[in-house]
Amino acid sequence: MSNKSFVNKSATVFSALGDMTRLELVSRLSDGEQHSIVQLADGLELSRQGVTKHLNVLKQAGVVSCKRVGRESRFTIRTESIDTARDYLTRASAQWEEAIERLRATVED
Amino acid sequence: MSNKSFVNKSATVFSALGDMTRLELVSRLSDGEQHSIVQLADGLELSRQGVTKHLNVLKQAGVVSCKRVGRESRFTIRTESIDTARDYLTRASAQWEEAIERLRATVED
DNA sequence: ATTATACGCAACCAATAGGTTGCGTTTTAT
DNA sequence: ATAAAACGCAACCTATTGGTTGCGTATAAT
Repeated sequence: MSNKSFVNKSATVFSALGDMTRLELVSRLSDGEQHSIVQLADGLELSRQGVTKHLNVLKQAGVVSCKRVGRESRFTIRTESIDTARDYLTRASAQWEEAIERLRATVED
Repeated sequence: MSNKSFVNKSATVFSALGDMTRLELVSRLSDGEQHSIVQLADGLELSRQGVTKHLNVLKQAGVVSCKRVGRESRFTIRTESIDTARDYLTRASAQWEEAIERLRATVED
């Protein structure tokens, strides 16, 4: 994966996670099971359509996937995207650590 | 830290990182050194004020800090916030792994 | 002393995001 | 056969975002 598309994808995932409601949805989906929209909407102070919109944002970012079963739309979390985002942060952190180390070495010269 | 404020803070950081321009800025700041606004703006197809706005978003989210030196505003990356966000993803991932394991166990019963 | 640099503040604008409501369709339950 | 549940689509609205420009001020360079 090119660095540009890596950054791009990461930004999309971060953006998708950058909302309390969507983080709550991700949390509810973190049990690894499939959930319908009404299930996910239950307890949220938000209309079903509001929840649907958020789920579509997550889907667009690749954070969740969705399949229709009967009259239900069942959503599942997709870990790959989450891992991609975490990798980004890990890389950034590592880069920073290296830099600190280099700076320290310079000072001690 | 309560779970609610943890989620809240995470969402804020994710939101701050959810923009290509800001990710680029974070990347430039990942050398661990201080950078002025003009330095950071160099090469970006964006006005200085545009960059300033983005930096303020990052600052608000705790991703960077800023101190005035002479006529310059020098920005530095703050790893704590990045680590908080990464922790969130790690937790989510772990929770998911556990769930999968549980589901597998159930199936094999 | 004058000029150039680096910045902050504020007004402004278009586009997007987050949310709603209304309505139609398919699937399930009675 | 009817009714209810679960959804998608689309219109609509307001607040926020990402971006601009203009202008003023403090610091640094000449």
